[in-house]
Amino acid sequence: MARQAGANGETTARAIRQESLKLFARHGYDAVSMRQIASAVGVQASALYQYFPTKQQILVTLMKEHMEELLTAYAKERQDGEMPRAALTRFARFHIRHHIARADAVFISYMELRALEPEGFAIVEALRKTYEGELKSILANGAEAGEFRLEEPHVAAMAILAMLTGVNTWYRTGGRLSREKIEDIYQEMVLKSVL
Amino acid sequence: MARQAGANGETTARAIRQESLKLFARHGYDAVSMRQIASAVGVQASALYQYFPTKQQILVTLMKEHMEELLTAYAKERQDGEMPRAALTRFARFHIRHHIARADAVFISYMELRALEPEGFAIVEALRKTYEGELKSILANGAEAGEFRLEEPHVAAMAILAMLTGVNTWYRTGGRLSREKIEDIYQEMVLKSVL
DNA sequence: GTCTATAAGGCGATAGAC
DNA sequence: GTCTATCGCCTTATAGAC
Repeated sequence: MARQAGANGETTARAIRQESLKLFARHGYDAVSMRQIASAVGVQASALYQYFPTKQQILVTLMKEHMEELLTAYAKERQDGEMPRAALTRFARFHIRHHIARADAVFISYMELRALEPEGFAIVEALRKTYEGELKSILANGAEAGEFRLEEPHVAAMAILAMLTGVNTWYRTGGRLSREKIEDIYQEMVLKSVL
Repeated sequence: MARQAGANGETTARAIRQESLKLFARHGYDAVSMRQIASAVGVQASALYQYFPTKQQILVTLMKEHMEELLTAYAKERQDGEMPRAALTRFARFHIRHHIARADAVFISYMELRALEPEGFAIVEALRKTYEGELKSILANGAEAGEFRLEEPHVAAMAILAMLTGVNTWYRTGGRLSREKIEDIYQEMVLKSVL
């Protein structure tokens, strides 16, 4: 997939993001070399350094943008003032829908946390905690209102997030079950688990 | 941690397993070199090849032994003829208890599947499917007996396993909640999710 | 914006001494 | 059972030409 003669920087920059995402997801950050990324993009390895100062910075950028997109998308989805059950149902369906559409980015964001150097880790971790906080506040509100039966909102939130995100370990596009059916099943299990 | 003068092969073999487990869990298989493992054990890199023919074989051995230990432990735990709710409760408590006591091995077994070459992958995958099958059959029996309300035993099994295994992402020994309390919370959420 | 060439060093694995 | 020394290759990153 060699670059076109008239290729410009913007095209190359986007290609680097795209191919790195695919390669990191498939082989892992440490197993992928700058030469492999360059080859997938269609340039020499040295050309990558026009766009990212280090390999680490490619990873940080991918993870940071993934988390920011998640937070932006949920901010649009959320309906303030909704009752706890409706809010939890909406969260579960949103999480499944958003995550199965971004399998590579989700995979990287969970698996490559340990490959982040301290600076990048702090940034990504803060964004992740913000998202977890959205679910925790739904659960705490529901418990306080007597709608949910749970003693530990933090544990319940971690359990629910793990259950929902786990869909990506087995879901494949074009499988037997539709995306909506899968949302139905998970949303129902999540809601029942806290009633 | 240099080897003692009187060290024998058995001691070294065990040390290689132990130190590889810690290093792979902390940094990832690809990020760890044979020299690092050797240094942690207290020998030169070339000495490792007396015990494992390749770095890949160290990984395969660790993952295979982890899965076999899991299946053996569950076979001892299981009570044949138990009612579905009791069996599911027992499974959930067992899974939590077994997994939080083996954080490094569990982490490696989920994160480094992609680092396995086809031969090792097939072995480990078969063991993993056997364990998944134990939970699936509890759920299918419960659904058939009218004790559980679920349409898709496979999806429910994957959702429950993801929820339970997720405990390892936040649990730390000596935290605020006891292991028993955590088992209580997860067991209850799991059971409610399929009622 | 991309190339070729290269620096400086780490990698897995092996040979042969003790 | 472990060592030193080494092979051949790959790595991230940079210098300088076009």
